[in-house]
Amino acid sequence: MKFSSPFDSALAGTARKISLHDGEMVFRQGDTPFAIFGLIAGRVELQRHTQSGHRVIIHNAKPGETFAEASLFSESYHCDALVLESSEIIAFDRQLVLEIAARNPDVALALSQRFAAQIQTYRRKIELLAIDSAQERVFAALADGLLTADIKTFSAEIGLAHETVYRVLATLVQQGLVRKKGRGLYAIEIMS
Amino acid sequence: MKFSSPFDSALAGTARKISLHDGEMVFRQGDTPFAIFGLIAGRVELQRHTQSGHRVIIHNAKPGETFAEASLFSESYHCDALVLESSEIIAFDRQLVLEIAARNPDVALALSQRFAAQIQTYRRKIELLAIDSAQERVFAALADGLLTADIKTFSAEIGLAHETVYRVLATLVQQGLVRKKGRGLYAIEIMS
DNA sequence: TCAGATATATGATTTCAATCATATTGGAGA
DNA sequence: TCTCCAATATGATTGAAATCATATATCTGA
Repeated sequence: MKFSSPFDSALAGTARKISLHDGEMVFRQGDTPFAIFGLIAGRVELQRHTQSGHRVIIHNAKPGETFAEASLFSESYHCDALVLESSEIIAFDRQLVLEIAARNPDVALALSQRFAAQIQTYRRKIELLAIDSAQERVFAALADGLLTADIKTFSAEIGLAHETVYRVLATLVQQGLVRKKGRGLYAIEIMS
Repeated sequence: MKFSSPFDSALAGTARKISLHDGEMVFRQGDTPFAIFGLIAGRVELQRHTQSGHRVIIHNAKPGETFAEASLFSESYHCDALVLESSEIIAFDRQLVLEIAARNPDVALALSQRFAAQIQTYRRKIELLAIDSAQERVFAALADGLLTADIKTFSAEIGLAHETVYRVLATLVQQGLVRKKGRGLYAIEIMS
């Protein structure tokens, strides 16, 4: 598994490989940041807990992605990182990354670029969550490729009850807007 | 009005001042990015339009803030920037900023830091939008200091109908959780 | 192969926010 | 000062998603 620049080149020396199993935490909300991460294999869910105990999925990291980069500049991790499938993870030492970035503008700019990309992703997600109609929201989320794990995860990620999502998916299939490719597998029907 | 580093020092040479009136656009979704911006005075709303025509407020820029930094690395602006009160805006030339950042790691890192801060803000917003109960959502949004303009803007920003927000605010006041400080002015009642 | 657990799926009911309607207030401008 | 307009505010109704319930399918591990 390769990560895009600068994670494969300039930061290679800061990397340490860790393996974690289903249910383990890479870090917890509130922990002091010690590293930023790249996921080689498995699945890691980034989640926050509201005061009322409600769980919110911030992001669902898939192989090839990096996560928690923003903690480079913060005093604590702002979410939990929960391993959902046994995962291979690369940890890039926070302090070393900062030092390298401070000496190397290319690295710093590359980091900026990653941040910028993440910002666009979050904006898109905010836009998604603002869609009132469950029907439209599910369809838009499908189009955005957010259904990568199971339906319940998908539901939590887009802020709908899973029963609602099952129902909406059935309706969308019936309307011919979505094709059911198997148990829990749905794909947008290409418009012609 | 000062912006934090690096906007007051290293990037000063890239700046150009523009004045826009209520209703004018700084840029539109889809435009090719030519600058990133700092708001000196006034108010600028960053909004996106969904395919179904629904308007989503991504952010509400207030004096002292910068906006559209993420467009440094993108091919187009991803939202509209609508001026809501006659505003004084500094435009930092995109190409010049990129060139300076490429030579100066401090500038690049400072940009990263801004991005990281924005990411935290968006995460918090996603968490906010995931709160189902209008009551809790309004309260959390108040606590986050999102009620800076009028109630209708506030309502749109947190994804609720303004009637709902007026009602919830009245209830919160009645419950003693929120104090009404005037027409359209509410403050969290400090817990003792 | 079987048992238990969990995801998928759908039915029935409830709840609560959106919507539609209608005042009322306050501010901007003539 | 008066008029107009938009923000604020609240009432009535509707509608859609959440919730609760239950059943089935699939996977895991014993």
